[in-house]
Amino acid sequence: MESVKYNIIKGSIVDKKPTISDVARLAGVSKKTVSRVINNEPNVGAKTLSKVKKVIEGLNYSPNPQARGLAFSRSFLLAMIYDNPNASFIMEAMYGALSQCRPNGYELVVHPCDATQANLHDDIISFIMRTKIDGVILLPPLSESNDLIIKLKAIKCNYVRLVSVVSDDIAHMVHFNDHVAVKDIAEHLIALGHTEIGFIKGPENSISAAERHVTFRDALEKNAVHLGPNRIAFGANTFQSGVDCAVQLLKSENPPTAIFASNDEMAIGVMVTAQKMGISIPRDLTIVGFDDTPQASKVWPALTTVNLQVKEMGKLATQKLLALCSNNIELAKKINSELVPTVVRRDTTAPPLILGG
Amino acid sequence: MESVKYNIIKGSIVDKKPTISDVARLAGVSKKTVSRVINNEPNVGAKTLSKVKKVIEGLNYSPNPQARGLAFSRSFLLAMIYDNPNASFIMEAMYGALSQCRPNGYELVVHPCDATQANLHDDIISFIMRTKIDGVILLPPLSESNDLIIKLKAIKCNYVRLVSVVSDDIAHMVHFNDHVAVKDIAEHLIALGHTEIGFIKGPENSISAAERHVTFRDALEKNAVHLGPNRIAFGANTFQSGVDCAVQLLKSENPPTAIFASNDEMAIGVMVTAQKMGISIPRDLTIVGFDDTPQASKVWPALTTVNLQVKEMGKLATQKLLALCSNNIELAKKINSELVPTVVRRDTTAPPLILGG
DNA sequence: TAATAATATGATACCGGTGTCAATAATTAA
DNA sequence: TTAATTATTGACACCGGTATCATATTATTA
Repeated sequence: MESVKYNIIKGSIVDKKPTISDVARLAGVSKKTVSRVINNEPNVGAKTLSKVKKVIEGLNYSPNPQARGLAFSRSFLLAMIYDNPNASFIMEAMYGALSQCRPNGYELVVHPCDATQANLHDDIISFIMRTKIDGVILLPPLSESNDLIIKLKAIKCNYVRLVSVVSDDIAHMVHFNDHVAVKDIAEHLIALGHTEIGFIKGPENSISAAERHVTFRDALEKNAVHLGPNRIAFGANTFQSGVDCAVQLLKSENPPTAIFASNDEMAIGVMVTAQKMGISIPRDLTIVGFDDTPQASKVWPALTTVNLQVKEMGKLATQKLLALCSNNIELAKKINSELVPTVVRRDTTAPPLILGG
Repeated sequence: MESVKYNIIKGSIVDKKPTISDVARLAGVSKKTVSRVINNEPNVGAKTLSKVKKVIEGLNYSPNPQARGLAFSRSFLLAMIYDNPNASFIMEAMYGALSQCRPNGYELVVHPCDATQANLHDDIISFIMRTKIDGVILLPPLSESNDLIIKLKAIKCNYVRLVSVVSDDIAHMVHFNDHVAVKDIAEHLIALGHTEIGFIKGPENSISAAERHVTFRDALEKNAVHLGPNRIAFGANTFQSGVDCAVQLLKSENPPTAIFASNDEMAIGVMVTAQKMGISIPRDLTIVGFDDTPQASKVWPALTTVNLQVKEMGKLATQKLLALCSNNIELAKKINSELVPTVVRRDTTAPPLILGG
């Protein structure tokens, strides 16, 4: 009948990918029994099991994902959906996610989208329905939208969000507790002796930006340092907005001796601006970022910042998502959903030049 | 019979995704006729066509990709395969690729891999066979491996490579002509008056690194500037290797007044090192990078570098790949396969301090 | 107008898996 | 030892599309 030389790995000619029928025939069993073996179903005799496994091995057989998907009404595809412009954050999350996808027979589809687009959420929903994606991982800031979550629930789509604020059932969420990190930063700055401290807030519509602001303000307040309105600049998480905010803060009447920017991009914008103005870092100005992007260690001086463990988050989120895809909600709940970011002290923090007064 | 309230977009209840049979029944035609409409096949009556289209529209129907894939023996999936650590390069290429995938009903799967892994190529092949990916886009440096290409051809997998050296049929390749760019840089440095020029080469096993080296050397030679062995450092495209190479070049007996690094990461490593050593940029040292990563404009001073138009490359590669997937090799050949990178002059280049002597 | 060709449509098998349920084999209980 | 269970296995329909080929319709030609 048909040739059986399928195995390319071992160097022979490629003929055609073997099907379940080929395996069944060669093992002398029915397709269904092979299917049982593939899916680790119970009630397969020991002899049959080993025989089928041997044939699968010999043929280098792997089931056709389209056929399997059709029968199971699944796609074995997960999607990573994001509107975050920060390449390294996304790549890290992807690596973490892929580490879990591969061993479980899932593939990862990328779906960047434009946050400014009008019917963004409906487009995402239609993407999921069209492709029959089994589950999605939502990256911030998109993950903060409850409107989108409602729509995902309406179509019964499995999802896990990466967020900085507890905002959902723990089965559907991995969050980085930036309260702790932001408090650490505040205390670090105060320990160094800073009292004139500036803050660059993230985008207006971001929940986490607001959270960071409140946490930072309160932590300073607890140490009798006041974060006045002239010490707060409003950024957009971009390099350019960091530049603009730096100009605003540093050219003010009473410039701060330390600035905490809500992300690294803006912090680097501050650094560049300060250096252009002849301000030496960290001698004249202490700067702290947030995210620990690769650039943070590749600027001079190296930026003190906060590491979010994004890769680990991607990994945990995917573990949860795969559990949800198997309807194992209990397992999804059991998987750790809180990561504590850590302050990475590098070379942009130092005591203020003039202590006391 | 079944309910017909499928349309979630318009706000109604989700019941179940409509199938081709639903459309057929409601339009009063056979499944096959609906299939004809979906696939833009000829020989469908005008009346039938509009009727079917209307039902599809009304039901918000989209075909099940798994079923379609099974019947067509396709997956409607493309993969982007890379072992490049540079996040922004990959993301740019992805954006370009996605701009073509979406309108054509394809999705993009990410497949990073570890270049140091022993059976890397076989793993890639097995990944493609397992998932039935329709075609792959190969990013450098992986794209330079002819061994992998041979294996891809053996399994008849469609592919397009992003490369810096013409190395394949133009149907399978988009290349950035860095000869021109490297020559431009050489001439730019010479025009500024530099004669003591250093070069940081890319990884040893990289074909494009070797090409850049030769092109740069020859371009200098043509202007009577010699690139001596003590002016060449061997990097690995990483920040740290840039640091190491900078130390080597700048602490040598007769340090160069200008350094051309084969990529931005290394160039930034040079910048940081120089600044640490108290060398002012560009007054004391001119630096040029290659790639125009986002960081290049976010360091101080902003880095002069070469923009590769990666997004456009991703786009063209995907157009070619989709053409190949439709067996339209002629079309794949017609699509532009050469991009000329451009030098982006920023603030790290200036004439050498002491002219003449 | 009849014969012929071209266009339009549907019936049925098939893509490669899985679910259901009945049939058979192996165990256990009586 | 036989009946009652339980474990193993396969036949067949089905998932939602597409290909093939026969049939029905319409247009063209003689």
